[in-house]
Amino acid sequence: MAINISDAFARKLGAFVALSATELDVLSRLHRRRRTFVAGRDLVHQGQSEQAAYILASGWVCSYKSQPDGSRQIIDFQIPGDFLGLRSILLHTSDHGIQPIVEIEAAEVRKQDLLDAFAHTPRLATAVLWAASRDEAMVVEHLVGLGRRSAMERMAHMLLELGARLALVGMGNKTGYDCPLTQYHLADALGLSAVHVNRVLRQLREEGLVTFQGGHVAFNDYPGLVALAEFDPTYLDQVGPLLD
Amino acid sequence: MAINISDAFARKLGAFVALSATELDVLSRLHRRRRTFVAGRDLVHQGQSEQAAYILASGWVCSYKSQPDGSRQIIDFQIPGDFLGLRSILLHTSDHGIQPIVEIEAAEVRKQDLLDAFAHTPRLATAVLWAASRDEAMVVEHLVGLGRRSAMERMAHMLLELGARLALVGMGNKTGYDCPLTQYHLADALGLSAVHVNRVLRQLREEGLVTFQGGHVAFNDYPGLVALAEFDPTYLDQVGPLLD
DNA sequence: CGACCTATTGAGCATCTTCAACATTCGTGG
DNA sequence: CCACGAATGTTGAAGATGCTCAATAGGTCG
Repeated sequence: MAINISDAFARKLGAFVALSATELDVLSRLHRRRRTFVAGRDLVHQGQSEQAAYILASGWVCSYKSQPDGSRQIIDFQIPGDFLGLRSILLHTSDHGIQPIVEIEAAEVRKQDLLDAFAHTPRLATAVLWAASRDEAMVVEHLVGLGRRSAMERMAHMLLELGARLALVGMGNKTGYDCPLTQYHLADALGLSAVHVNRVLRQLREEGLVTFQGGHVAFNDYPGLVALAEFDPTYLDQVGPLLD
Repeated sequence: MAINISDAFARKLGAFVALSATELDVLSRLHRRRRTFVAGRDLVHQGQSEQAAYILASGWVCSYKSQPDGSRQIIDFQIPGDFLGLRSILLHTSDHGIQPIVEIEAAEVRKQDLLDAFAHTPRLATAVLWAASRDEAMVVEHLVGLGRRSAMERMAHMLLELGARLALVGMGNKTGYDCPLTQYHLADALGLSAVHVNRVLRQLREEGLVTFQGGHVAFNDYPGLVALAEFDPTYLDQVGPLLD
């Protein structure tokens, strides 16, 4: 049961850092305070003071920042195994909102429990900080995409990155994955209009590269897509932290 | 002398966290390994393994990521008092390059020295981590700009943000600041062509908002510029970490 | 059924890019 | 001290990319 929930997180960390039985145990104990959240209602509100962080067990979530003019920019999507709100546990306010895209299950992690876990199993602390740095690298890569890639390239890159991340937790492979995002989500993430997202998706489909339909992404020509996006997964694959 | 070098860094941290004499002393000791770097030659290379980090004492620096097609995207600019390469000290590779824009002075910080300083003065560790989180918040804000703001708004926002950051270390105020950036730097940071940067700057000048000329930024209508950019410096001004 | 959310497509338009030419500044060597 | 070249800044014109507005269709859920 607990094993089931902690699966994705442990699997992700374990892909880069060998975790001992003790560490896995501490990890699973962090998952006890399990909760369910409905789609659309924010977990963390922009500007709010927040003590708790979460480990996402199932479902998808997005972090976003709302603009005064009403538009919003999605910073990143989070998938099972991802840590939510780590920064707002270290600091004490959140500069962005966190919203479930579908109904999700997440384990609430109290600030004190996390700090205790870190104190007792330093390797775990290093692993989590490594994961946080990887998240930051993804944000940077996203920024590069918005600044220097065309709409087609951005879309291809995003679909590939999500695929690579999902593959790490056993929820996808090079043929495709299930994806609950709407075209509006993609638009808000990629800095495009929803209309243009639709056209881009059509073109990618007509060129036989990817199909995004009915909640499923199907890679029809994986190498072709990688070439179009100039997708270099180095920033995801980085070796784990030095664990002397 | 050491006081002089550590000035900007201590001043920045001190603006948010009250530092004791002991902490200031530890801080100044971190600045001993002072070095000079010429403009244009990278301090840290993209993809390189790097042990050392730096505290920038004078001059400007940019972090950037090069694309396979030759274009580059500047992630952020660093100014005196900023920490360089903190992530590459925690992990062990850098996913981006760091390049001096002018000749700079920086204090090299060895991994071990930093960890020692953190161990002896935890408040200092918290303060530095707070600074790192603030940097991340700036990257996020930059991402939002690229995704959801027009060229004019982006430019206005960037010039205002730099002004606010410089003011924190006593190098600028609401009337303006000295700025060594070329229009190419701005283009690479804002995701625009250099040509368009030139037009945008002209328009901002003609509308009496800012003047960017001869290495100097002059705010001609600060409130007007803030309104245009919808500049909300909350993400820079955040209160310091909880230092219980 | 009706309301609402999501997806789709067309037409016209704004923003920003590219290409090209030219001006200006600045450092360097003659 | 001047001449030259390189880097930076400036401007015009043409074109591409992506946006807005608008209309329509399918799907889901109460």
